[in-house]
Amino acid sequence: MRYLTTLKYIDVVAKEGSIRKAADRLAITSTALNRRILAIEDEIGHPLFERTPSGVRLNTAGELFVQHIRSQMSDVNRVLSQISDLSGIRRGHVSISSGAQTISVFLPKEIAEYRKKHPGVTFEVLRQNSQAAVESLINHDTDTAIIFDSILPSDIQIVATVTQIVQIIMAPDHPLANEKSLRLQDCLAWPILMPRENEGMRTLLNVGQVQKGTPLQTIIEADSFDMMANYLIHENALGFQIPISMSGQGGIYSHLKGIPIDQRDCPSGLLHIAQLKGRVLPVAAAKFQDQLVQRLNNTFPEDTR
Amino acid sequence: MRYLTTLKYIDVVAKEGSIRKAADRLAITSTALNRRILAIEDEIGHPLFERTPSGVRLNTAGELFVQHIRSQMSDVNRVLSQISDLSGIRRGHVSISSGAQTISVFLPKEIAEYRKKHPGVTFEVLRQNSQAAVESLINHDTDTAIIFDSILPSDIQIVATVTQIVQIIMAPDHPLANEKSLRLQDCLAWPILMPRENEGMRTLLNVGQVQKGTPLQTIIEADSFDMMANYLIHENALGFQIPISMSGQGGIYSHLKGIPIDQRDCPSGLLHIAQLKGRVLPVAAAKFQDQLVQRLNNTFPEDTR
DNA sequence: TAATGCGGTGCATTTTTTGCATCGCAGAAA
DNA sequence: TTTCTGCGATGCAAAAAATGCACCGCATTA
Repeated sequence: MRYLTTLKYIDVVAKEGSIRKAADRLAITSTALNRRILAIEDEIGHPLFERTPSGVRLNTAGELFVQHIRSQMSDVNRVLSQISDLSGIRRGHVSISSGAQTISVFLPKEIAEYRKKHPGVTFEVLRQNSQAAVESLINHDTDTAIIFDSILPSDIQIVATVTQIVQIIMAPDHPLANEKSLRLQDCLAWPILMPRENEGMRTLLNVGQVQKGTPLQTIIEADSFDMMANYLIHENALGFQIPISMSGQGGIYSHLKGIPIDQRDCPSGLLHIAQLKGRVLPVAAAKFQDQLVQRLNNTFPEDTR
Repeated sequence: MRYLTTLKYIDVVAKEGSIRKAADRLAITSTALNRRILAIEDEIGHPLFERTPSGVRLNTAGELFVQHIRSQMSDVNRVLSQISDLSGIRRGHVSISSGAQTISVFLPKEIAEYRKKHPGVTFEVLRQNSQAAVESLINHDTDTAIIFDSILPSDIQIVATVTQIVQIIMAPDHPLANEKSLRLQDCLAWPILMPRENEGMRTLLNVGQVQKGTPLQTIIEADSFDMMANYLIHENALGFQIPISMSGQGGIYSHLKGIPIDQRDCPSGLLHIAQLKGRVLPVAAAKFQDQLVQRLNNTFPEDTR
């Protein structure tokens, strides 16, 4: 959209932190860009950028304005996609923030299913921790997010939530593989693969470890659940995963056994579908989010609701 | 804002229903305007207007786009006023839809009080029936609305509600002036001033009249409550009003006596403060709305909450 | 102290927008 | 029926705006 170019330019300058760099990326001269910015600042009657020797930085007014710009641009896209819909073609683009837990098995299946119905829709998937996911939602970089066990700020709207009991995963011939439920102390004798970083599942596990003082023999810490899962084929170790990651057929998890941890040792986590509060999602994104919500609610029905 | 001119133009064309008329109002040639529209239609890849021999009319895509335009423009204004706020001056503009019941006494007092605190804020008050008020909110023509006893569509958000018992008003020397409460049958002997049109208070009164079959002697129907109030000085007739209209000191109502109708004869009505759902109001409008809500809740506290 | 990289500015050039005259078309009026 | 009026669209020249180039002043860095 032509009339949004100046806004787009400002957004890029804000992100680059320098007019010259932004101009470079936008394939125009820094002069032209600089003057556009001066012009709009003049029009607003208030500077948007703070000039530093090494570039520019948004001031408070700029933050407000850029926030507004991003919301406008994503709203334009929504309207345009609605208008395209009128011509009969269902086109669109869906951008998703996802944690490591769901990105590998759950999401591909859902996206494939959605694209069977609407082949014109394209997808973009970002693997992000919860904090980055929240930022992406706020910046309109992503439309919807799947976030595991985090406290979300008030400008994020939780669309759906399901409970996920942490499972201990292992090779199917593992001595523990036939138990119905496991306590942490059962794991003391085995090497442990532990998720990295202090968030999501790791936090849940820490609660158990600290409370019970159970010194697990962690042999590998990794931020890739797939890596850990593949490792379990080669050594009789134990890993952790949540049910949603195990649900798909095919892939590494179908060769592994998952057994829930006793609730006394490790609290269960909450998996959220979330979006930016007050934002109207583009048709495609809204429909896909609906599908996710329905799938979650059907796969993990809750009695306690 | 320069970059919004095209959008503004489209909005005007949509409202005028003709490019030439719109061009006239915008003080440009129809050619220029026409080409701007063709250009943006081309960019969107879909026409926004239907061409008729007598002008142009929005098609479905156009409706979507214009709706988006209006929301964008009001959002820009909000951001700009927020930015002005940063410079220390509290400026802004508040636009209000009000029914006939509250416009005359209640609103002036509230606006005056608000302007004592923020002299930079300007106001615009539209006297509208509930349907027009809802339309104004949806079109972003007004920020907030005071609506009496109407069922509101789901895209309107009710911010506050108070109950208003309809009162019978009369000159202070009227024979009925010392009653604590009146039934409709007490009024049969007196000439009646009846609010016009089928909405708000009139609907409430109709319920009573129809249910009881009480044939009131209506001598004047008017849509101005002030006119009716002033009439009561000259003839010993009876009129109707709700408490909020009587609450101010000074003015015609302080020379009149108001006595509530018995609830068995006439249901009490609901007075709503409402805004467009999901809309973030400009600072000034939001603050003024807050003041209204607080005033209502303090003046008419409800036990049944 | 020289060099580098930043945002800002004067001026010529290019691109875009505007206005004028005019066309074709479809209802309204004669 | 024909004429007339008012509508949106278009070719072309003039006006306005945006751009690119060369260059300035300034602060940080090597």
